[in-house]
Amino acid sequence: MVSKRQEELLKLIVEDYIKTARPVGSKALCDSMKCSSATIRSEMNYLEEIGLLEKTHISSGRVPSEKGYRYYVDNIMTPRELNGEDMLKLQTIVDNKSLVVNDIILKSMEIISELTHYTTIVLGKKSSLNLVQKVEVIPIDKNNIVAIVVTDKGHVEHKSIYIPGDVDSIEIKQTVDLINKLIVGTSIDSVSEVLEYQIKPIIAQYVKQHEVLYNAFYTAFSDFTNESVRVNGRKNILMQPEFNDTDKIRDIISKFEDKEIVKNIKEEDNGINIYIGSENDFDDDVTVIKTKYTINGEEGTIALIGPKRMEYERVITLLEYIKDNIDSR
Amino acid sequence: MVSKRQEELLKLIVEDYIKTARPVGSKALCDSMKCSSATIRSEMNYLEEIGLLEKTHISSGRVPSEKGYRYYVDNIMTPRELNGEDMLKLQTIVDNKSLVVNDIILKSMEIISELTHYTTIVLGKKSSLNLVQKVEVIPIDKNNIVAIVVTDKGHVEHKSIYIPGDVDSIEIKQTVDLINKLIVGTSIDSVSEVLEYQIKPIIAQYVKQHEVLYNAFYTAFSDFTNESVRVNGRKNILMQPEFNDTDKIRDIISKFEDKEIVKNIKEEDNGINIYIGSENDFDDDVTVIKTKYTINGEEGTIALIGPKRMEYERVITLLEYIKDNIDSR
DNA sequence: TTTAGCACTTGAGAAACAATAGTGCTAAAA
DNA sequence: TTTTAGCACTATTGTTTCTCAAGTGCTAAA
Repeated sequence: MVSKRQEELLKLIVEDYIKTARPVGSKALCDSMKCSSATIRSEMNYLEEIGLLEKTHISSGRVPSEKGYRYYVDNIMTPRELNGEDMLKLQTIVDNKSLVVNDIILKSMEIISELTHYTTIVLGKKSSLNLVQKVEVIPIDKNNIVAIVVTDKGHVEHKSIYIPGDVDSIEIKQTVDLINKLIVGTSIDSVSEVLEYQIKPIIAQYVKQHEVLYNAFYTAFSDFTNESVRVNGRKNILMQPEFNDTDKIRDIISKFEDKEIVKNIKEEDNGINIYIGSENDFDDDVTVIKTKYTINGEEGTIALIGPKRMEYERVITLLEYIKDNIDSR
Repeated sequence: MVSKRQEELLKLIVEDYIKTARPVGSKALCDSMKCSSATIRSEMNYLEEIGLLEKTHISSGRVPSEKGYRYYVDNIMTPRELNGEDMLKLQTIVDNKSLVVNDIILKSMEIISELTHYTTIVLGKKSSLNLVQKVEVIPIDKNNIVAIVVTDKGHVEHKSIYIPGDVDSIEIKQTVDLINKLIVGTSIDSVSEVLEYQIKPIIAQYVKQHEVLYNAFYTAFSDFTNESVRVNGRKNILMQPEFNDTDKIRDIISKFEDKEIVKNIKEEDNGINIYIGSENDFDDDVTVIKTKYTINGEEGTIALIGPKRMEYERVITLLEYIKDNIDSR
């Protein structure tokens, strides 16, 4: 069991460590705890025994353990009001009615990265909820056309397609008409199947250059389902004292490049979730906070990556503010 | 004046240093130079006097100076044939006829970054050569429309536009018709002027919510002229031994984030240009190699950033290969 | 239960030292 | 005149040793 006083002590240690990044000694807390350093030491000892605190070496001050942060996040911290300055900066984005939600998310996370000095990620994915509403083809010149696909949710994707010189423009028109007839209303996830099993056999019969045309459209559509990744403020996390080591920095920058890893941060749960240290797949020295959003049939994840020694209360408040705003649109 | 033998010596030193990243001593070159270390030392001395070599400290081996690299690049190195493996990897991209040039550039530079372990940048800019060919509006629901703009060169830009609830859909239609009538054929750079000075006054007369509509379209079109930046392999440059220092790493990663700096690498000259150390605005410890491309009215810059100690011959050959391919399209 | 006092531990930084890799110079050899 | 061998000299790098400061754990008294 953890007493009230021990909780208070843990709170002070976590918050001091968040500020200073230095192990916290018993003397420094005498004032706040209104008791002697010896008393604090014995309480610290207990908190260490039950795994909430750690020492960096035998005679160092204490540092919160992963479990300690977890306890702090789950039981001690209380999300506050949005602080005035943070509020101000975000409001101008969030309240800008002429911005599309998608841009609001991108911009907001950019701002949050600046405000907090942590790294933020926006991971967007065109969801299968989107149904193809219209395919349009605009000829550019003899060998190039632009194909535009619009979904019922307002997503647009376009793709320039190179058509070798010996394809008849009438055949292109025919193919597009066919695509439009068969593909409208299909979920974007199944477009490639429809293309392969319904459209390919038909054009194979009456279009001479069917191979070429099929390939061109196939690559165009497969691009459509691509995920988008945006990382803001890579440098911020490097500035943290825990990354005062070239190898660690190299490691984390590599992780940001590795598309797989970044995509792995996709959140499935709907709340704001906190993954401390080994709880995330990213790096044992960081905390990742993520939440999922769904808007206009596009679903995605916004995430914030900072040191475990993170300003949890502030960050949570910021993310909640954004999330509420997105959801209420 | 630099004698034949001194040039040979400089070549050996540069190439050895490129490989090993360690100052080159006189003994190590006896074999290749077929003379004693003392002779080499006196030649090194001369090369140092005229500023082509440097010492890191009084009793260290020699390192090429900035001027030394410049001399090497201008007078000594000879671009080679593309090496087999490099060739193979690039060809599959470059020869893929169904890829658009733009994607070929992006992909190629990604590959080059992997092959060389340097960082590459692709900077694209929609050029004023593009004329608006068609504006299309697709209604999504009561409050959202998607506007699509296609240029004669095949560029497509789309933008979701939020329309407040109290705007009449007929008024939207009227506005779009007007835009289409007045804006087609305009260069994309002047679209915003046409919008402001020709279209705004007209809709102000007969469209009730003209302010709202105007603003929506204005922001949509202004996005159209945005530049795009793509950076590949940030981590690569960090792995170089010259970046064995946290502050240096932090500095260069910050530079990659700073949009201004990255945009500053835009190249105006048409050739393949080499900026060694202080010759570039990026960082004194790196060399930036850039070249401009223009394709379908879009102009841009491809750049490669590596240590000054760079495999110049190989890199130049690679970039020339890409450039030739783009230009001959 | 709390506190004062003290012995003890560790990391970080400074100083001292040796080993190494290289130079510059001089005088002899080619 | 050019090249080379030999030698004294000098930073750098890594290692060891030492001291200092910060903080702990334990014990005995309040």
